[in-house]
Amino acid sequence: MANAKTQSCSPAAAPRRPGRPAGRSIDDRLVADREALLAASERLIRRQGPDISLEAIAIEAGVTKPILYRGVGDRDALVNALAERLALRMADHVARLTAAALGPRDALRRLVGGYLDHAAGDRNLYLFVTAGGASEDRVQQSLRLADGTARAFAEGIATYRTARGADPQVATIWAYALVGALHFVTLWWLRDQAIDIDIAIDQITALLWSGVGLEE
Amino acid sequence: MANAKTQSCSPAAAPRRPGRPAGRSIDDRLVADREALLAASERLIRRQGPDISLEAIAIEAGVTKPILYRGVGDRDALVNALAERLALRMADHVARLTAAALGPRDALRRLVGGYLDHAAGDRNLYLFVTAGGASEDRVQQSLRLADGTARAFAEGIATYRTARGADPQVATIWAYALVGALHFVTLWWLRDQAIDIDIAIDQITALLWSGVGLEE
DNA sequence: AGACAAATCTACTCTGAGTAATTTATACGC
DNA sequence: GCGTATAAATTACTCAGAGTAGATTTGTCT
Repeated sequence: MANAKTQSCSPAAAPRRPGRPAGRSIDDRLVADREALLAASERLIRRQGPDISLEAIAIEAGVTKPILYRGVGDRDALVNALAERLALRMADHVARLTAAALGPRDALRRLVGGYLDHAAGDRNLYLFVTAGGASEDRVQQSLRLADGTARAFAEGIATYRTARGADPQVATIWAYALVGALHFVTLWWLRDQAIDIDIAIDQITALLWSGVGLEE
Repeated sequence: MANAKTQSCSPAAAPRRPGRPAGRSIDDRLVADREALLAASERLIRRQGPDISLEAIAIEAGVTKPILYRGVGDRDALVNALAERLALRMADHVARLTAAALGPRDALRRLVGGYLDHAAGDRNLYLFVTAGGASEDRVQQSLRLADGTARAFAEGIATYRTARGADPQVATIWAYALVGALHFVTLWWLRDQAIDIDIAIDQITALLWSGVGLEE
């Protein structure tokens, strides 16, 4: 640390002096920078957990706080951006799984399992994105990830129901209910791990497929 | 304000001078104080919304911050306490509704409607308790209200299934799934209000009762 | 009466979000 | 080529809120 100050022009992690850097103008690099910033955020969150300051993220990305703010916006915007990315990955993951399903019930089971697996496997990022930050809009804050995944689920539901002559109007609200159920079961399982995950998947699949009703 | 300083012994909102107050020792009043503090918290949250500082709550309660901390603990403890109270009220509300149900499906419908009604009617407190604060434990933070309501729901599910010879082991996990579905639908409805609430209740009841499956 | 303990308020520290002020390099007009 | 305006970075700041230590007053016991 005493040394780092002296060799002020070392190539790697030398703390830049203030002032305009040598090189091209910014416009060419903004989008690439943003990508790098988001990637660094994910890296640090995975390593250190969901309680993370923007300053720490900036350091991880090798930039300073104002650069981070220019690239991704405030904390809320960061959570939104990461939520969108995670939603895409989860939807993709689930879509790949369900594509090989043997039928609609098996597709649902794969969906449930895929969601739980992915969330548990990327636990820190999942928690950052679902329970993250203190937005002004508490509702939006809670639905950040849900909006992305619910959209994907709603499509599947609408297709399924349309193909069988059922009313597809319920698709959106059902999708939110589905995501909510999966989310809370995920959290509950992450915390308690009270039962084997495959059993949990079976039980949730049974609920979502057939409902709680036992008659009629 | 200039006046308030002079008449230091006014009965109402006179800013106390420091020092031990005249009166009994603290032990006799701790529980009553705690009740008053929690009530003041709910009052202020209902009036001002879920983004609230502990200092503001202390002022609303007519005490200072250290007293608030002594009475209810830190911010996390406050959210937990309010979550527990709200869960009790909601469970009570729902229980009263379902007691008059015509059958299990009607009971479910009343449960769904009661949950949505209560949450929407106490919107600010509901948001404070479900999306509140930055706990160290993000999982626990998200499940605070859920733990209370899910316990109540699980009992109902277990009873219902046992009475019909079905396995009651699924009660707990199903209860969390149920609460999650209701929670996300509540948030979605609070934000978008895209459809009439009675239609939403019907659609969610249909999903939870019969599931998404259309065959077999 | 005097010393100690209890209960309270004031005033502080600390952390993190977000922004303003400062510093350095490029670009363009003459 | 030189001087000024502008762009792009860093440093250093403000601000708010959580949580706590220290100052201050009153009750209690010898």
